[in-house]
Amino acid sequence: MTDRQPPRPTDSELAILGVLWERGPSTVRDVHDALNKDGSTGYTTVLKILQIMTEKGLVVRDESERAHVYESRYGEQKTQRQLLADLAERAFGGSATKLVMQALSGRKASADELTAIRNLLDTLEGEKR
Amino acid sequence: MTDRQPPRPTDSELAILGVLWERGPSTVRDVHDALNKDGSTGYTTVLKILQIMTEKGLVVRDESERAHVYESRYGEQKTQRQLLADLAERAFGGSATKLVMQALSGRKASADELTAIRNLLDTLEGEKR
DNA sequence: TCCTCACTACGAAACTCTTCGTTGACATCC
DNA sequence: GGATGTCAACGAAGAGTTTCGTAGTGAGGA
Repeated sequence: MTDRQPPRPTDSELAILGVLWERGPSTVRDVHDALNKDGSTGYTTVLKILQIMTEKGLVVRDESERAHVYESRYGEQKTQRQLLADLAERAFGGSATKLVMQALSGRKASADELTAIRNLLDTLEGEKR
Repeated sequence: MTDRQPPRPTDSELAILGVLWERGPSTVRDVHDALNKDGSTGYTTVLKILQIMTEKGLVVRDESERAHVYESRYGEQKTQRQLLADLAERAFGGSATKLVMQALSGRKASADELTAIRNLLDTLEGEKR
């Protein structure tokens, strides 16, 4: 085994990953400040979660400076696909297509959005043939 | 407040819900037998989780018989949409469209599946105009 | 009647997640 | 040099999840 599957991030971890994806490599203070615009989380809470995420391998830490710099180890899209595959497995009997169709019908998308999805479909079909 | 939002089911709970959706109202033994085809979970474990789910309101219990009969309180599709909306909120910045597009591009769908999705898109656009 | 079996209920143990108070290290400023 | 402020690390508390052993209860058979 060379590289294990990354663990599924928890809610708090996902919130932090969102900040890291948006800002790029950040210190604990950066993340904390970004999160506190919305909710309220203590500084040490953010620090603790980042430490746990480091142990889990969800983020990598640069300790060369006094204020450690954290960076997401996996890209946003890769993580999102992982979460989708996971949800498809757990709640849709493993069928990603069912997931897509449910997501589509459960939501009122604007015409623009539908067009964007249709274009993506065209691209996918083009590749296939 | 008339009816609160149902809580997000955990992994074990989702596995049990899957059985209930497939079989319809079932006893603990039914669920346990169905689950033990794959993994291995103790009978009392399934019972306990069903009790917790009853407290949470995820399932309803018919106690008129000695072997209580459990039934999912929310339909499969409703639960799936809830989970999708939740994931969109937590990991896709609230954009269900982004979720759909990521799910589509992250997966090799068959031509049939793509066609089905395209038909669904047609239906949705038809409704809109 | 008594025994046995199936079933529910109770509660404990192990684990994870989330939160935060406290501590100690280090740098900067007066 | 000492006070102040920032930072990572540690540990603990509380909630939720998952698991299962044990106890109690009722039904049906010997």
